[in-house]
Amino acid sequence: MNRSASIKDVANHASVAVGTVSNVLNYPDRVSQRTKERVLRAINELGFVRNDAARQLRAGHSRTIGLIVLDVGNPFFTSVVRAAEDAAALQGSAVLLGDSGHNASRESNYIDLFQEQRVQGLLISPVGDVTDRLDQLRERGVPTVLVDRLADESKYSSVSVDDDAGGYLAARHLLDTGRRRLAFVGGPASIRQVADRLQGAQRAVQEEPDATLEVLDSDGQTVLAGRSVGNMLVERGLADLPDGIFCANDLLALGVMQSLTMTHRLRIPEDIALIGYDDIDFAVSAVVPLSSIRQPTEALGRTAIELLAEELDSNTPKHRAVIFTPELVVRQSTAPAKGSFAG
Amino acid sequence: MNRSASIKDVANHASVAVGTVSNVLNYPDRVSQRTKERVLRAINELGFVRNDAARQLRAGHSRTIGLIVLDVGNPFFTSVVRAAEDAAALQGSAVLLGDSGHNASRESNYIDLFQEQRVQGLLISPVGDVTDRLDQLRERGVPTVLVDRLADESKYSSVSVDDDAGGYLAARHLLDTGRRRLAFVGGPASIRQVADRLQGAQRAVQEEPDATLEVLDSDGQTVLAGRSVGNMLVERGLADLPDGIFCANDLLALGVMQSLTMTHRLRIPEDIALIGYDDIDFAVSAVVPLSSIRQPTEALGRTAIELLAEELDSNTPKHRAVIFTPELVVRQSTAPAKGSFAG
DNA sequence: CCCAAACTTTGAATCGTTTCATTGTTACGA
DNA sequence: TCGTAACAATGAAACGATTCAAAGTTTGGG
Repeated sequence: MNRSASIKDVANHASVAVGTVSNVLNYPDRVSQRTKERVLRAINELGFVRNDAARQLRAGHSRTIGLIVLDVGNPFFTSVVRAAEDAAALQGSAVLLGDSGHNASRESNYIDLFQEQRVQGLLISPVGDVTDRLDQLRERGVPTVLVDRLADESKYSSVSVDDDAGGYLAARHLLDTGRRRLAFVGGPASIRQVADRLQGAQRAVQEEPDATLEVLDSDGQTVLAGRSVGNMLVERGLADLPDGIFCANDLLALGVMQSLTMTHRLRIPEDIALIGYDDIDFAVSAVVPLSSIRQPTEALGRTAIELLAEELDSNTPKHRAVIFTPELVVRQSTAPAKGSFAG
Repeated sequence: MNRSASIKDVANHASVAVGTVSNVLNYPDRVSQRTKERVLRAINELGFVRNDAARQLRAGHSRTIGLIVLDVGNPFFTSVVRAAEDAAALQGSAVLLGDSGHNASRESNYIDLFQEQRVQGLLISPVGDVTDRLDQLRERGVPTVLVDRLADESKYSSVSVDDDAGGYLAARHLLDTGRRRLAFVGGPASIRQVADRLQGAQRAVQEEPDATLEVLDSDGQTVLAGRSVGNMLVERGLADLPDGIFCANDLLALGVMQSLTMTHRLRIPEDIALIGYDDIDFAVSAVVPLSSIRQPTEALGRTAIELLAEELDSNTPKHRAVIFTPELVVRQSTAPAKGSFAG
């Protein structure tokens, strides 16, 4: 329960001034070898650890960056977080992580907390309408970078992924491997991501005169929802089946796969090709390894930190919106139908 | 880029003393209604936000708790973290989260960081041998609670889950539903959790004179590892199959399920019953919904915070080791074999 | 109208670090 | 030996909040 040693204790113990101890810690070159050794010995003997609160107070700001995500349990964000932490560590900052859980009031609490902590900047995947709060922060010199959301470049920097391009990639791949009767399976079209992926897919299909794209609405984005879409498809009649299915996420795709292969004895990829989105861990270990679209989550996290650093360095209020293109991951579930390879 | 308002600015703006502003914030009852209103108006007009570094410096400690986990991507820890955050919020503390990623040096960095932040206490799932560091922290009045690891009660409090009991539960359930030729599938026996779960299973099997338990080593704890164990089993001969399989985690179980049902056309639960461990999200949406053992992660997180609070309140160095018992979750994969229900 | 008790308000001191103008020391060429 | 440039060390001031003894004000009984 002893109060821990302060820089003053170290100074006394080493018979030097406090300023010298501070110099040993921050500008070792300004201090003579002899003195440095004496001070370091004292630090060790007393087990001195810097008090960050005092540093911060003096500096006027912390060396932390706030990061608020929608759901830490979601592998997409987990990966973004990890990349952001690593990138921040490289430039000597730590990341304070907040999980809003899609809840506007939790989000608001975290903004309050981070503001009290005087974070250098904020990365956020917003839930509610926080533009007022963010504007206010910006006025006080706390820049914000939006994550996984495209922002008005005149106001914020942002990093996001081009879902339209992802949708195009997926559909184009089905077409390239010889499929022509495509289906898109996606949750409520009101979700921007879903709508964009569909739009990209439509763009690809329009490039092939003989190709069609049917849209199947799913009830959510879960394995179970995918399974019921699969069942519905088969019950409708085998003659009427698509030969390539693109699901708006991997969980849906896994559900469709379960339904088609287990319950209905269809073969993937021979009878129907299947591709998902997100490339979750389970995609590779599905019964038939699932092709998917991988989002560059590491690049998102890293770039978000870099954009923030740019804003901190320059004093001109210049923002950038960086948009990443996702990547096609080919696995067995979309292997070419024999003899009809169009590549 | 304006320096943000300080309590002194607020005091000037409201024409009161700084102490009064502080009282408005911390002891509103001590201040008259009129003054309070004036101060609150000033706070609003200036957009004043408390500087936490200054509070902390004065208080001598922060209102944060450090939490270091082995892997935030692991749903087990994600859930523990969330529960800990909620419990901490209730008592007015925030949680600083660190992900060691099973890496001793990252772990050590986080301990350093948290020490500089003067966290009130530390919750940790240790990777390396950190007992020296933790002892040192304790001497300085920073208590530690070990998470998911049983600790010497004379030194630390801890929260953990009884894996032996979990293994017993799983095996007992297979026996109760009429199975007698059991198999245990588990990664390297050097992992404590695996060894304990096996031991519990053996205990259950010994209660039934006519039951046997065979141990199958798996190469890791993944879906793929499970699949190859499944293949191996079948190739060995159908006559020689177990009628109940207990896997040391759900991923293994899902792999075994894939192998048995897809590749070898065996029926679960009719031909073989299957139970996993951890109750991950995927267990419920497997082709055959998977029975499993659920660990009380919320209770772990909440209790860890409570134990820490106990240590902070009392000044006597009294520790407690709380051990939770996991819970059986019955799904279709272990439905009773017809006519042989032993219940 | 006075006095004491209860209630408000004040502002200097404090927490631990960094900064920086000042002072002290050393080395070396003239 | 002196002067000065380069290098080292010093310690008071500042950061912003909280605390608390002291001073100021109000209230109500006598």
